This record gives sequence, structure tokens and C-alpha cells, in this order.
Amino acid sequence: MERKTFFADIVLPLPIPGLFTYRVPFELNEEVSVGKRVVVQFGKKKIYTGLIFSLHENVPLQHTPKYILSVLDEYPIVVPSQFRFWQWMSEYYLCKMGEVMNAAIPAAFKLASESSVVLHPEFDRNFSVLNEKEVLIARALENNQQLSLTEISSIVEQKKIIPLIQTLIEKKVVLTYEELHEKYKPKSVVCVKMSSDYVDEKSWNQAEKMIGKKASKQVALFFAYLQLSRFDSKPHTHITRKELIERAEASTAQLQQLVKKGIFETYEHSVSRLVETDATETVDSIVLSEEQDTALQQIKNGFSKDKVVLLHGITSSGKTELYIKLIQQTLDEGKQVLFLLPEIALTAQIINRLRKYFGKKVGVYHSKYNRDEKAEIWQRLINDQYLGNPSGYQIILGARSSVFLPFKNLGLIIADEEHDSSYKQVEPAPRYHARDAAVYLGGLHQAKIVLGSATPAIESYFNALNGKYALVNLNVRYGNISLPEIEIVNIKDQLKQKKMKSVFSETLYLQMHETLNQKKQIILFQNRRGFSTRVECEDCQWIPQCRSCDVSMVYHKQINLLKCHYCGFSMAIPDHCPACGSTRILSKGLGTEKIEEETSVLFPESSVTRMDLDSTRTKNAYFDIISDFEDRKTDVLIGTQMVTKGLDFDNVELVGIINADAMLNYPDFRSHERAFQLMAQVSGRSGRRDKRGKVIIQTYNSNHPVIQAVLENKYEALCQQQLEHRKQFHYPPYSRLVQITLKHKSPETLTDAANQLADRLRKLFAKKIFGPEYPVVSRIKNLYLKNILIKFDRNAALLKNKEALKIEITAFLKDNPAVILAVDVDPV
DNA sequence: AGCACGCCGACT
DNA sequence: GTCGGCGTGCTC
Repeated sequence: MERKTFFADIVLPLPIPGLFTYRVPFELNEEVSVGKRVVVQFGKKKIYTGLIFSLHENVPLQHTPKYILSVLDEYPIVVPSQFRFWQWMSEYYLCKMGEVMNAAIPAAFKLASESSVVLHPEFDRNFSVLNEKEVLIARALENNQQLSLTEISSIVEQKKIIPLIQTLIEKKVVLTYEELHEKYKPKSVVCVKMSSDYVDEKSWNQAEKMIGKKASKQVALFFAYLQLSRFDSKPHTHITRKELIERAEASTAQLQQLVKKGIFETYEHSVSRLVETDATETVDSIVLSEEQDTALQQIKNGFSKDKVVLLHGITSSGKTELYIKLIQQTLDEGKQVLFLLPEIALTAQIINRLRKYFGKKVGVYHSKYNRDEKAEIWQRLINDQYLGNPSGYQIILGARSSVFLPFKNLGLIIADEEHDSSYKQVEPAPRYHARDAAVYLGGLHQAKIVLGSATPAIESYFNALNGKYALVNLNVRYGNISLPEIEIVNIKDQLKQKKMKSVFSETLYLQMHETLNQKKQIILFQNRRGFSTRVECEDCQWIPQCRSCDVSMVYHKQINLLKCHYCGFSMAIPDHCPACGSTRILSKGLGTEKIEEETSVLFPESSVTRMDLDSTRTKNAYFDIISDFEDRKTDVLIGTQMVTKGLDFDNVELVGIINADAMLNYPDFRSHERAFQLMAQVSGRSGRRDKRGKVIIQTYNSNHPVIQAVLENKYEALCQQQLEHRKQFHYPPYSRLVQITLKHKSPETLTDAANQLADRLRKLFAKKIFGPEYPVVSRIKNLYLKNILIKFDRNAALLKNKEALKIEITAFLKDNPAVILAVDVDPV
């Protein structure tokens, strides 16, 4: 037989450009195929898990390639459509394939490697030829089978140990080897079964005799086993040790006795980490309102024209029912569904709602799931591709990273809350927008795409206006719940009339009182965490700054510290001003903590909870806060934008926006759009079936056009106004932005480098280049930052421009390797 | 990203 | 004189 020599182009999970060519050893010729993981050595020390991107017979001329060490998979774990998606992403978002791979593959699929050292089998224990440090290592290895390089480094108390190890290898004292751990292991539980001798009923008497009458717990275990395995209404195929012991109220030791007597045997059984529930209702039982039905027809109409559908449905208009109908239809065609949501909106509420109709067909994929759970979902979808369809995840409900899953026959993608900026990954690369990536992914699979929102992103709405997307409006609240009544309160007037009760206007205060009296719930929204935004010296206006970032420290009362929201550094409040010695140091501005405190003081009877980044650090905190509020254990929920996202509570009657102005004054072209979205979304939380809700907005600028748009619920008007502004200043959707951020610890080096890059880019793109400029926060973690913004024309040849940009950046980095550079395409 | 190599300053 | 600091360049 002819022995062909193959080469494989491998993607490595590293932020370096390009693929790397390895040689396939003959003995692996049968095993290699595109999409399988391989183990390769890269550089002198490191071993990585790579992915076969392509196989060919072209002999590399530049280097002699290294060999692939082993193939890890029986079946590819990445399928060709995914590679095409990755390639698009790396081109569009100007990042490396390895970075895409890192974002895409669950961490559990990557192997960890660390070099270890063991005693050489031929070592003669002649310590006299060794120096002090060498003796230390050899002695340590006599006690431990193996030591990692880091462990050795700590034993000899020095960092540079490679030469040391090398002489030890030469003296035949030690050997090194690469230890690889497979990180993902199927979860297994210990199960119990009857030994083969006792499976037959006739032998049970014999077993009872063996146990003896005195060992009553052992008898109990025996009968509990029979019950679980045969006589229960739903007999178990596998009986876990845990449930058997629980049923018999016995101990592990007592069970061990039975194993010893040869009656029971234990074995390992691998189980799924994922929760499974059955559907309890059918989709047919959902009756759509007339408006919903019309919208559904319009959506299908849009699909028939091969258009992405933008579903603009106000809060509580019943978008989810439409989604469920569309999902069912897709399943009927034998295709898969991807349902995207922003991470924070992926609550039990929506998960349960889908599971109610689709049961086990729903797979959930987001960051709260741990490494192994993610790997399991991926593995199951892969199994579907190669082993028919035994697992049956047909609907994936997930956050942005679920666009990377190995779909087969994807028929529908829904991106709900499509305006939400957390669809955009900021750090690290790939800085992708999951909504936009989903649109590309949909095209790849010829899947239908629905983008849904009560407040669509301006970019999406623009696409709908110019006919690129099909627009479907759903502007009646489901079950005829009326829209909340919105009232604007001017804080300036209230202050003049001395009507402010701490942070609350009289109007809000009275309304809160009434709402609480009626046993209804309140949501208060303030987009600032912490207690006060800053502390300030009354006499000299000194404000404490972070030592490593260019921002003011924020006072957190609960921990009684000043905290930096950029690097996390915290410090005590000085008792006197370091600038002038004054002791009059006061807090200014207000955050969620302060509002929480004031509410408790003014409404001592009520129970108050705060929900922000600080109060939801622990794993279940977010879930607990939500479920307590749902169960009406809390009366007032105070929070940052977290409270605006995708939650439905049916007892909330009042929503208070404590200070609308902070949102409006961000120096960002999207600040008005975002302020509107936040206010409209949080307002939508108010009012349910029985009563019209109320929203009170406190502001210093009651005539601000955004506030007026919220008041009159005029999304279209706001959009027009924003589009006008964007056109004038050449912002998206009239241009496409690429932002380049440069970082360096020295501001001088940074400025030089930034100017140099900007000059280079101006030669290419002339007037499309803006900056370099310091961003609002010009230093983070002791690195200075500067931004260069590129505004490409909307219709320009984008890929060609990006290619030119990439070449320029690469050249720049060659000359300025110390500068850290990040490229952000379509920054949000 | 990691890591080796190379060149400088501060110690045994 | 060596150790360890960091700038520089390469990895199939």
C-alpha cells in the first residue's frame, strides 16, 4: 500500500496570527481528520491542544515541521460550518483564529500541560557528585514520585531552573516528561446492584440468612434495594449508593458489609450533569391574540422574502408566545433552533417557560454553567452529527457564546433583547457582537432570523427602515394591560419648594407610600452602584483618586471603603484631607447603596433589597434576589440596569427612576439611545393584569427630548432624532467604526506611538481617522490609554479596508512591540 | 501567550 | 564574578 505523507494546518489556542503546519506520522494517517483535536509541541517546552483546520500533502519549504503527537478525538469536535464561521469572525473582527478558538471551545476541551520531572531509573544515588541545589532536588524526588517545574523552582528558591534541570539530565539523575491532563471527564456516580448470585428471587431467602437477623440495617438496605429496583411505581435501572442509603436510612459502612458478604456489588455509572425535565404543555394550547396572530403572519411573510425580521414588540406584548410558535414550526421541519438572550436575562423564568413546552429538547448554555456542563452540551450536539439524533437537543437557549456551538441543520435563530449591549464582547478578543454574528451564522445555515426588542438598536431599526430587514410591530400589550402612566418630576422645582425628602421627590415619596400600603411592589432604578459617587473635601474640593487608574474612588458604605470601579482597589476614607488637612470630608452624588439606606429609613416597615454588581457577586445571589422579589418577600427592589432586563413580575405597580440625568450626560454618541432604552425597559416592569402601573422619573431636565420620548412612549420619534444626529456627525449606521486602543505604562511612549500609528493610518484612510485621544478614563491599572477611531463609509469595501488596516497594524507593532494594542470593530 | 536569548545593574 | 531584571524576536 502506498504510504502518503500528510501535513496538517493546525489552529492553536494562542493570540498569534496564522496556522501552523505539522506533519502527520504515518501511524496516525487513518486517525487524522479536519476538526479533530491533536496534541502538538509548540516551541521548546509547551504542549498544546490544537485543532486540525485542513489536511494536505504540500511539503512546507520554510521549516521542517514537527510531528503531531497524538489525535484526541474519535469524531471531529468542530464541523466545517463552524470553521467557516470562525474564519469570518477573525476577518470581520480583525482577530486571530486562535482567539476565536479560545472563545468558541469550552475550556474543558483544552488540555493543560506542565512539564514534570522524575528520578532517572539509572540514578545510582551517588550524591557526592552533586552540588547543594542538585541534592535538594534529588532528595525531594526520593520523597515525591514527580515534581512540576514550579514545585522545583520553589524548592531551590530560584526562578531560572532550566539549566539546573539540564545538568541533572546529563548526570542521569532525572528525566522529564510532559504530563497531560484531560480536563473533561464524564461525571459518574457510584451505583449498587445485586451480585449475579442473588439476582434470582429464589436465592433471596439465602441472602437473608447471610445477612442475619441482628443486622437490621443491612436487612433494611436489602429490602430498600428490592423496592427501588423492582416494586416502586417507577423502578430504577441504576440505583445510586446515595439514594439506597437514604431510603434504608443506613450508613455507608452498613452497605459496605453487604458488599463484603457478596450480596451487593458497586459500580461506576456515568450520568449527565444537566437537568432534564419533560414538557407539560403543547404549543397548540397557546392561543394567540389577534395582534399576535397578525404579527406571526408578518414574520412568516418576512421569512418568505429571505429577510431578517426585526420584531419591535413593546414590553408585555407577548413576543415569547410568537417565539414559541416559530420554534415549534422549525422543529416540525426537523431543524434546530438557537435562542439568544443577554446573559443576565437568562433567568429561570425564561428557561422554565421554554421547558414547559419543549421539555428535554431545550439545552441551556451560558456562563453560570460550569466548564464540564458546557463541554457536555457541546459533546451531545456533536454526537447528534455523527450518531444520528439520540440526545435530541433541538433548541439551544443561550448567551452570546452559544453562537459557537456545533449546530447541524440550524433552522431558526432568535436574538431577543437584540438592542442589549452585553451581546458585544469587550475583552478579550474576539470582540464580537453575538447579534451580528448570529445574522452571519444564520446565512451560513440558511436559517430564519428574528431580532426582537421593545426598544430596537438604532442600527437594527435603520436596517428595517431601509428595507434590509422586515419590520414587524407588536404594539398592544398582551391581555390588554394598559401602558404605565409616566410622570416626570423636576428635581430643581422640588428643591426650590423644599419638597425633597432626601433622594425622593414628594411625588415619588407619596406614591411609594401608597403602593406599599396596597401591598404592591416597587422597583427603584439608579444607574450607579456604591453609596456615593465620590467623597470630596468641603474646603479644598480634593477628591480621592485611584492610585493606578484615572478615576475618582467610589464610597461603599457597606464595607466602609473607597473603591475603584476599574481595578477593584480599595482604601479607607482618610479622616483628614491630605491636601489641606481639613476634616470636613463629605460624600457627594448617590448610588444604589445610598438609596437603599434612605428607603429603609423612610419606610422602616418595608423590606428592601439591592441588586447590583456588588450584591450579586456570589453564585446564587442574583437568583435569590429575583425569587425573593417574585415571592413578594421583598417590597422594594433597588438596582442598577440589572433590574431592567428581561424580568416579569406581576405585582410591581411603581417604578421610580431616581436620577435620569446621569445617563444622558455620558460623552458617547449612543448615550441618548441607551438612556431611552433603559428608561423604557424599566418602565415596562410596571403594571400588570389588574391595574395600570405608574412610573416616576426624577430629573433636572424635564424638557430633554429623550425624557419626552420616554414620557410619550415615542420610540420612532427618538429614532428619527438620533438618526439625524448620527448622519450629521457620521456615526453608525451611517458609518462603520473601528476603534484602536493603545496602552503603555509611559504616557510619553504612548503618545509617540499613538501619533505614529495615526499618521500611518491617515496615509491610508485620510479623513476617516480621528484621534489619538485620551479616553474618559485615561489610565487603568497603571497603563495609559489612547484611542484612535476610524469611521469607514457605510458602503465602503469593508473587508478590503480591514485587510489594509491589519497589514498596517502588524507593521506598526513590529516597530513598537512594547505597546499593547486592541482593535474593536463596531465598538458599543 | 510563553519562552529563550541577550544585555544591563546589584548583590554573594 | 553571577542572578535576575526586562526588551526582543520566534514559535510550524
